[in-house]
Amino acid sequence: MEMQKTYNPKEFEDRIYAEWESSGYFRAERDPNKVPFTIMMPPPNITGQLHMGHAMDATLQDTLIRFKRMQGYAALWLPGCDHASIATEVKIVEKMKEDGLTKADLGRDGFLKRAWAWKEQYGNRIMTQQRKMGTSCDWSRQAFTMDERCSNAVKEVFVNLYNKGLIYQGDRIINWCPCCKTALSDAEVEYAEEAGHFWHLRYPATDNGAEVIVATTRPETMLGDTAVAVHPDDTRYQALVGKTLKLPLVGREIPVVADEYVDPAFGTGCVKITPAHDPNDFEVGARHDLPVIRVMNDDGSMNELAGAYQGLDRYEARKRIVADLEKSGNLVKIEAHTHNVGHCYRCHSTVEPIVSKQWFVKMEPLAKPAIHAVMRNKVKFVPERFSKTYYNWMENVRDWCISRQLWWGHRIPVWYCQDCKEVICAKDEPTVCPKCGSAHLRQDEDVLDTWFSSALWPFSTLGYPEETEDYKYFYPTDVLVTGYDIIFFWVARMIFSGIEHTGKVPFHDVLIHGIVRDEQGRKMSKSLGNGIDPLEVIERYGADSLRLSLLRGIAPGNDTRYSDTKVEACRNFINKLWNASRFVLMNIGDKKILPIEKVKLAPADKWIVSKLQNCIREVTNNLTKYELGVASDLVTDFVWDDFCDWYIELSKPALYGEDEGRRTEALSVLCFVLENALKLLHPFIPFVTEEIYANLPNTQGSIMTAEFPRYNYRMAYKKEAKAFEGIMEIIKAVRAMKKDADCPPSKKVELFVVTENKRLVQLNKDCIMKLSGASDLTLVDSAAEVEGKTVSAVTEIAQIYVPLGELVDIEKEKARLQAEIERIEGEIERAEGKLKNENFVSKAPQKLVDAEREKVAKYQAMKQKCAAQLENL
RNA sequence: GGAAGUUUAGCUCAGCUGGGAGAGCAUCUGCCUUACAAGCAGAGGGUCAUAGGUUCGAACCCUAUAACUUCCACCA
Repeated sequence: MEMQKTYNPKEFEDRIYAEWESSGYFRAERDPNKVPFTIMMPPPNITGQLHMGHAMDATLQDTLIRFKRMQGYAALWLPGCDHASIATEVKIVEKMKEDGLTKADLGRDGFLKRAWAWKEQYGNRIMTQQRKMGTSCDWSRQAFTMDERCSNAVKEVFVNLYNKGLIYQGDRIINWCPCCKTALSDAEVEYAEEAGHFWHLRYPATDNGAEVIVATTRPETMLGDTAVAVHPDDTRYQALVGKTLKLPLVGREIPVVADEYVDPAFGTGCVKITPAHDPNDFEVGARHDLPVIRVMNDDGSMNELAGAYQGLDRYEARKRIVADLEKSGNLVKIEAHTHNVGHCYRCHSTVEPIVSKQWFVKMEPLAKPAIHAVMRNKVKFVPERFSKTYYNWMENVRDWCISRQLWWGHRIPVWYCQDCKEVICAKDEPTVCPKCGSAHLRQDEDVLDTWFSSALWPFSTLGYPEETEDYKYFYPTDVLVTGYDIIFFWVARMIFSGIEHTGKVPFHDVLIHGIVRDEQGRKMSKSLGNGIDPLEVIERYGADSLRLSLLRGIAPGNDTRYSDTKVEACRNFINKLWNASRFVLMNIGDKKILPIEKVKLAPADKWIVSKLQNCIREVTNNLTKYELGVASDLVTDFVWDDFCDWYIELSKPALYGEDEGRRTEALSVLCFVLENALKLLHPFIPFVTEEIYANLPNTQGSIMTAEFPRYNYRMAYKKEAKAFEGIMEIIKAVRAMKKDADCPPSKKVELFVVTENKRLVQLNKDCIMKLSGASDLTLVDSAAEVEGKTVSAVTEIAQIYVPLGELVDIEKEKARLQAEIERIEGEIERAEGKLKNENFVSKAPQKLVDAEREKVAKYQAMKQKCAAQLENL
């Protein structure tokens, strides 16, 4: 097949993906002779569209899974979607609003019907988009958090936790979103600094005319005040403790209580206590047995207990209450005050702490083993520092509020007997009450927090609680790849859930990556409108370029910036690879190629083969350590610098020469190195490597199924490679000399070389001439044999003389040599300085000391030669 | 209030267990050298935030300081 002159990913990416998918290569087979390697894809929301975060996730995981698959593991990358309870419901409700419909209009069943239709419509969109990235996941195992399998696991887990007493129902302070009208977990609240006010209110005592001043940021909650608290040691208020106050506007008598919670140094030292609307007050209230008066409705309006303010929205009520307090003389002052306000992570409304009856997971017994698992390295965070983030959260975690007043999600598997009030928790819907036999049962209206099901993802997708073959073979999984932003939401919860329900950690490593920012370093966000669409980038540059740009130079856990320039640079690299391949293939034509073991290797061949071995070893090591940034840099540098810029040029004399045997050898080496380079690159840039691989002679099947290159010490050729670098030094020296003398590169020059390595130079004569632009190369014993004006250079193994006639400027030459001598003297001084340091000689490793000694000898020899040449001028 | 991260070339960032500072982009110079101008060759450019310390030796380890960023907590 003819390769185009320029790399054009559009011509093959979609075609290749389709071929892969239909070939079944993505499908993981349980093979008793193989070691499993499993990655669970963090399930994107069904409502989601592919964004740069997904692109990063996908690239990292796909690179790892392809690497492992090529290494011979039974590699499973399991994809799927999350029903995203609250996020999806919010979107559906928005959409319904456009049609003039509300949830109430449709009713629960009608709404769910709509939701499933939505899921059918959009649920696969993001999975289709994922394919554009080249993701090699096992679509045959694709899961959904609300499919039968996952739902079964959710019910199993809920019932188990309930029976163990780890799930309970209770009236507690929770975060309430008045907009979504549901409870939220602590993790689902985002705090932001806001400019607000501090209202100082006067509460008079009932009898003796005394009064206290309290301050609040939410004056409307005063309607629910049931006490004022002071610190027990606060002498100012000791006389008041036990007395009562008359709550303004309401007229209720409320006690003054003493509680350690109050900080006497803050404000007036008096705190109004509203147990129903503040978590701390709730605690104080519990300690003092205070009534809990909830004055707000679920939608954020004031309820019947708010008296005259009933029906008003919370902010309207606030205004009115402040005004009324002012009128009655109970408003002392208003201060400007910035404070942190909690917002719903989905709709960004201000959340209200409200007392409410909800379901909770008791965290302490679950957190303990989860902390130990990380401490004992059963789960390792990469980079390690994220384990601190994890500990910090796990050690202080409060009970997890898991019930949501939504319809889209896993319905809580609890039924209430309408007759005897029995609470029945069961996987399957009971027909009659086991206690009284009544058939009047009503299921709990609420659904579960969406993260409750995601927490089970690593095993629910494999069939848990059934001991399926997949579960037995692939679980626990190996590495979880995700961003640091969902460590609490998801990673931590998977760890404790895995341990609790399967007795095993759900994965061994957690690779944390940073977020992809925009060119100016800002977070990509809808509101800023600075998001970059990966699909659009793929459209312009191809998926391989995008993938590579997301990998090059990244470090685990660190953020990175997207830039077109970077993608372009990667596209250019791929174009380079493309053309290098084209060069190799054009030269091979239909000629025979020898297996590498049969090739008599020339010095340059040994050099590139040696470099390749080194590259194989380093890339493998770094991929194994999850250093994908380093690994991708190593392999691209190898291909561009070593292979393209050096070896391809070095191969040309042989390719274009008369010696047919030599030509075959060079072609064989080119082909061998290219094939290995493609395999090394395949996990990073799968499409283009597949496309080229198909054109290579002696390859069959997909590169996906090829074996990842293995380091072969027999091909290390360390000494030979080192020796060949002496030849490269000569070439570089000649190029620099010509440049210095303003000699055009195209102008061929004659070279005269003095060296003790005559054999090596002679052997590589053609290469030196070709790469340095020389017409001839003569070995001489001394400069005296060279006629005419020359420029000269000294390398470690040779002195080189180039007669350039009129182009030679004696003064410039002298200056150049003088500068070179000075540079060398500097080197000598440095090395000698080290060696003069007795501590260095005695304490540093012998190898380093010897190396310094060798340097001194080497540079002194070079200095002498330079000096001699300067003398000649 | 607590914790973490960042600070390296003009810009964006690598630099893994301490042993002579790297890449890409940008800049300068010269080249359309039969794979590639999405290219080739050559070059310039850095008291590795600051101040101490440990060490024969520090971008790297320790201690302070500064600036920026993020997460957690939430004194009403």
